[in-house]
Amino acid sequence: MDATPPTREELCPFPLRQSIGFLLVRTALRLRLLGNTILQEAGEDLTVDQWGILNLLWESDGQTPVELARRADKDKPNVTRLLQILEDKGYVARQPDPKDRRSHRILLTEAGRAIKDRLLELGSTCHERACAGLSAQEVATLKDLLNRVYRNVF
Amino acid sequence: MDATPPTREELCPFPLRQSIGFLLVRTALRLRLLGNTILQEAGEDLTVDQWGILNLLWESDGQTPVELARRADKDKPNVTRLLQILEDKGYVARQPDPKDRRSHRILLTEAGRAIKDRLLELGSTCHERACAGLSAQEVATLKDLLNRVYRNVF
DNA sequence: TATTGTTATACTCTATAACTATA
DNA sequence: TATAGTTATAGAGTATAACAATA
Repeated sequence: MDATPPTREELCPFPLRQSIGFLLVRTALRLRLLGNTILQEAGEDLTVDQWGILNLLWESDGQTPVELARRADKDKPNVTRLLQILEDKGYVARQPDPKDRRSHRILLTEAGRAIKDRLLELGSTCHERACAGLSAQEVATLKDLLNRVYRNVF
Repeated sequence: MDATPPTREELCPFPLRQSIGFLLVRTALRLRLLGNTILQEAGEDLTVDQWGILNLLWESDGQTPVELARRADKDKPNVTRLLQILEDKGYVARQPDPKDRRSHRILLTEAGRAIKDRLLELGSTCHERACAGLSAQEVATLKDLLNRVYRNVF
């Protein structure tokens, strides 16, 4: 007779806390929270998602909402909402596209350009905090694995 | 004179789409979406977060909300809400703890036990889809790196 | 017909604080 | 004083659908 009680593994052969999904989601949430906390403690009235849109514009000013949505991996309503917030805060302005009257160019204002260096610095702070103790090679490996999983689930 | 126009890297030395935060968050969101889609297409009226709570109970029935919150990495109000949903759906029941009248034990109902095998199978489906093309070693590496980043940002 | 951008709606999860009952 | 659990509130993000204007 086998009177051994079942182990946790036998009771649940797919344990939540060892699953990629759990580890991925909880880390992403904490990292987003850290980013928002860093922004808040620096006195910036911005979320990480708003920061992301500005980041794309610092790299290339004058993109359309559709381009921004594609590069930020967000849907159109989300980008519309974020741009509305950024416009209200005075960091971006909409300019009608003379060639295609459906379309708009999103342009940084002077204020939007002025905060660039400060906010990039906060981004680096967040990155260094998150990747502390990881070698450059390990960071590259993590990025590669995340990209491969992303392509699998896209 | 140097008339070379500035490169994107010079314009924005911290590009969003190469940052760990961006790659992590977008992958986590897509994976969560895939999980919810798999559950929905299988006809299960559950979200991945609700699935996660059930998973913890399949491993060890009769935990308190505080234990579940700690193991699911959620705060108390979140767990209360998820347990309310699961109770409404008939998968769990609350039992007062005779030793500590503040506390409750969360117990699986017959229905909650009955869906275990089916839902674990869906979990495996999601995992295999996400990790397709990754070796067991690579999956282990990804988990290790995620855990190290998590501890950095916790 | 397809695309751009917006609006509306509903849902999930998160964070914070405050409250009760009990220890 | 501290803990267990709940409730309330506010906020962010996502998905879907639908719409008007334009191509």
